[in-house]
Amino acid sequence: MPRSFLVKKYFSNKKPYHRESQLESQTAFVPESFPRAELPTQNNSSALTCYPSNPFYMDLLPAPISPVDPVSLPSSPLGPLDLSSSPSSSSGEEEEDGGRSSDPPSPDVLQSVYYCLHCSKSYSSLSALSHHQTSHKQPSHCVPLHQKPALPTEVSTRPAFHCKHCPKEYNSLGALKMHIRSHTLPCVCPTCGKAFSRPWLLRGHIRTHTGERPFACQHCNRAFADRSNLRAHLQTHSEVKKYQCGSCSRTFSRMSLLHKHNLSRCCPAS
DNA sequence: CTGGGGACGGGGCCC
DNA sequence: CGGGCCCCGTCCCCA
Repeated sequence: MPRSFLVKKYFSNKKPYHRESQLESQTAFVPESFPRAELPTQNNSSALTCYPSNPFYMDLLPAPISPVDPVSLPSSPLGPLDLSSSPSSSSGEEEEDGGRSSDPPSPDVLQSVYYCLHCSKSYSSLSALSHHQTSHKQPSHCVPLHQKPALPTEVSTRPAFHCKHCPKEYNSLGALKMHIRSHTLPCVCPTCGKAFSRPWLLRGHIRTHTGERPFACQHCNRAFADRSNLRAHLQTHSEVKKYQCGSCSRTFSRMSLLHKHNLSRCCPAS
């Protein structure tokens, strides 16, 4: 049984889904060009075997950080103190760059005073500063005084890691690595040769071959191979469904149905 | 045309 | 840091 099924909140302010770019990456890398002659065969008992094509991982070097251009930064009169306005600010990831963006210390500043970019407090030791930082619940934003930026707005919010295969940018190496898997598609189905970015995607795909349906509906006899599909199915049991038309208050089990509804007769503007 | 199922992808979080 | 998992979402197809 699923452990934490449908327990989270439903909010739909996520970023729009860019299907086109996905299709682009898919068609660029997949199955048609897969060397089927070299596919693992039945004697390979592991259906989940992945075949990493690691040369792409050589591309994971972080992009060089150019000097911060304050003009390109989001204008924030409050500077780094404005924590509430941008909870997902990527400035916390700046420690990823390992100080790449820091200037060499000025020779006339020999003392090590550590400065918090959030609240401007200064500390004589890094440990004291670290302790202080816990109050901000943010990774290290604080720099020694000799690296103190001239303007508080110079906290970089730029992603530092660029994908070599597409224009996407990420502010952590892990996120970039995860993304690059969608280009390299290292997990290959031994049955049909279709390639996937992650092992659990392959696992789900393999269920389409085996017919396994581990996600059962508790309201009816249906079962599903995919948890998302069960979630959508459960909406059909609900009287008030998740997606509601703004005009006629009709509810739908799926966003796509609501879109269709909007595109048809009802409330074309909503 | 509408509702629903199937298949799949991405980001985020946790371990 | 990487793997596994979860949730959210889309597109396609069919009844």
